[in-house]
Amino acid sequence: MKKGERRKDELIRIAYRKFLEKGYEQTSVDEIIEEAGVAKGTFYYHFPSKEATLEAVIDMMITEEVSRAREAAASPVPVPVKMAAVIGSFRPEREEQSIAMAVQDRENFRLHEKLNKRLLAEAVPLLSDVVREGIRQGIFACEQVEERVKMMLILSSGLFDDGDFTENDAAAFIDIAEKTFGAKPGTMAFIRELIAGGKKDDGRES
Amino acid sequence: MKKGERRKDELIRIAYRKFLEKGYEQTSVDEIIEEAGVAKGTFYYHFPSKEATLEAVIDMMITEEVSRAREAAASPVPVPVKMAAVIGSFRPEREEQSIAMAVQDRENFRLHEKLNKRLLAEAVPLLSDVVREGIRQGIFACEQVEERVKMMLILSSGLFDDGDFTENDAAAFIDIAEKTFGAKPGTMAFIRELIAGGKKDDGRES
DNA sequence: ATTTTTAGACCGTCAGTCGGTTTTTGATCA
DNA sequence: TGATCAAAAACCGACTGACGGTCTAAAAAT
Repeated sequence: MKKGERRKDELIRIAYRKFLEKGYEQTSVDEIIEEAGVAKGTFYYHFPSKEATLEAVIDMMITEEVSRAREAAASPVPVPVKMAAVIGSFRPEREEQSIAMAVQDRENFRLHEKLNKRLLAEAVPLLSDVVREGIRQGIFACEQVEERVKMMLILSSGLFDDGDFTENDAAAFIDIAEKTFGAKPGTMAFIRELIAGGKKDDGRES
Repeated sequence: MKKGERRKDELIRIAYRKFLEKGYEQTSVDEIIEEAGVAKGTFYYHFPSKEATLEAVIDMMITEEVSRAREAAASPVPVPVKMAAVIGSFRPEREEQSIAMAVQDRENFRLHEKLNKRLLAEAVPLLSDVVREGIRQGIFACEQVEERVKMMLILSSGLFDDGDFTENDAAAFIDIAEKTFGAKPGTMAFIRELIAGGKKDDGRES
């Protein structure tokens, strides 16, 4: 890896952490370069704008997640398990995400929105293939597969991304997901574990 | 109405138009006060921050829509018609919305997100009552009414807000909505007209 | 020698502040 | 009733500090 690329990567990594910790708007270019021990010019040598840094950060996150998801999609396991694995791949690493991002999430419009859009674009085709596999096996039965996958992803992000949801939310969502794909009741109970995994800690004990 | 209130209202109206035309971030306080013919200090006499102006703009939009929706919810028409009317109430006026807002919508994260959140909070209880009425009449059959209403609203905004969707999207959404509320197929075909009404004009003729 | 990379002073813009001025209000008294 | 006046409300605009982004020139790498 060339020296320049290392620098750029370092800047992206620092920006990534700051954006999650304090939010995109609240992180100044000056903070990033100070932590990198680099001058303004260096930053703007590598990136045309601050916004471009956000794109690069999102690219980095997505790339990682997509490759994990692809592996999951290729593994020879039952379809519902595979769905869970693919969806589960599309989450930032735990230690960085849940603590840091959750705090500032409400104001992190840009990151959240852009990330979601990219995630959707990448995840829909992958998951659609899994659903079609399920249809061939008689587990699912529906038309408009891609559209339905997209809808369930939109729904899950809108419902669960902020980690604030009830048991009723989960129950209704699972029911809707099963009916959406024409699955038998209980087929998609695995969703409960997935969303529970991203649930926000409310700070209380036990 | 007192003098101060008139000023404040004027500022809100100007901000409203600018925010829709150019987006929240791209509208500077200086532009607003210049158009209002008012000094910086006057602006900050009425609002603690620029963000507060956005809240006020959203309040103004919401208040209007909620009162229209309440009327619709109280009218003695068949349940599906009533649902369409209530949902239809939650849309900014045509002439201002579709042309202006659509252009800059992509970058209007804040306005869009905050508006949606408020809309959701106001619309869910109203629509839930209509759905319960439908359940009593045997048109719908489901539990977790509020949760399901919330989900359908999240879904519709995620899918249709940008005015970019296909016939397949509409078909799948209608199917999902019917199954979500346990309605007979065809019951919710009225949705097609609702979303078509908000469809973005692509500029081509005929 | 030439290209790549770095430095950091500098620029325009923007949200927000501050001390002071004008206008409105409403209570008091001739 | 109408004049007076002090307090409160509304308004003004120069100023500040922070920010994203630019630029020129030097240092480092090739």
